[in-house]
Amino acid sequence: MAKAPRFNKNGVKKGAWSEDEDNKLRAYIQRYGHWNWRLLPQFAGLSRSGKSCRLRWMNYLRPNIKHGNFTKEEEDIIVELHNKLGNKWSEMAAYLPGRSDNEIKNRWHTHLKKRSQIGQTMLQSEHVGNQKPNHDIENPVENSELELQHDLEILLTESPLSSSSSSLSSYLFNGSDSGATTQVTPQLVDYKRNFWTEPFSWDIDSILSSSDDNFFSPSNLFYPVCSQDMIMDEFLSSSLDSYLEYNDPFIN
DNA sequence: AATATTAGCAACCGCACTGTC
DNA sequence: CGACAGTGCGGTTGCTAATAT
Repeated sequence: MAKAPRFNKNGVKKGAWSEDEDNKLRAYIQRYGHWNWRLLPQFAGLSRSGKSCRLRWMNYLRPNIKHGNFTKEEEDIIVELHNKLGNKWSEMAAYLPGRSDNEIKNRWHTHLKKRSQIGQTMLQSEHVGNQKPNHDIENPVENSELELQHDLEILLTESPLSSSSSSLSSYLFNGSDSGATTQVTPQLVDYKRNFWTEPFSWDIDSILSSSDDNFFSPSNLFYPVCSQDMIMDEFLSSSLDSYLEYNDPFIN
């Protein structure tokens, strides 16, 4: 499916990534982070452009990334978000943890665009049912957030999996599972703004010095709740595995 | 069975934005 | 303030697998 591997005149490899290249990139970033994408390939021992490395990491190798098998809820959210945001794939990705902007974009073009067009046609022939809350007209940005939340809540509540979905909705917007309030909290806003753009690295010093036992809890990074011990285990096993299995990228 | 067409998706490309000097 | 480098985003390409003829 991917493009066939080839080299350009500068000796930079293009096309599909091999397993060995994936391993090198993953091992390097897990050990050192991505401090400079342009220089990273040299240090990681890869004949790739920094851009290509970044794309591969963001779309495929990043921890917690999901592939394929979009759920009905995810597809509904994408359709709803597209109605609100247009082709803002990266913003949409912020609402779907584990999904890359590229994957959402592909899903839209291959599956959901047609479905949405059909839905729009049907909607035009019936009166709008769920009236939106009357938000502050002076604050269009906040209104947009609130309307989006409202639409998602309706959408998720009507879903066959509504119990878990509404929890997700309230979790997204309140940072908790209570679902009692409808206020957009800073967690979501910060999460939306920073999740994909902040450099990822296993900052072991921060993990060790943190007094928060749920260092990667949703209130911090919106990662699944897990303890320091779990993080340490994951870090140590992945680093050790990478080191032993793929060897040191500096040596190779 | 062979060929043509379509669907799905990984990866590339070009542009825009931001920060630094 | 302008030039440059680094990064991110959205559109597009091209390869492969699945399906149709």
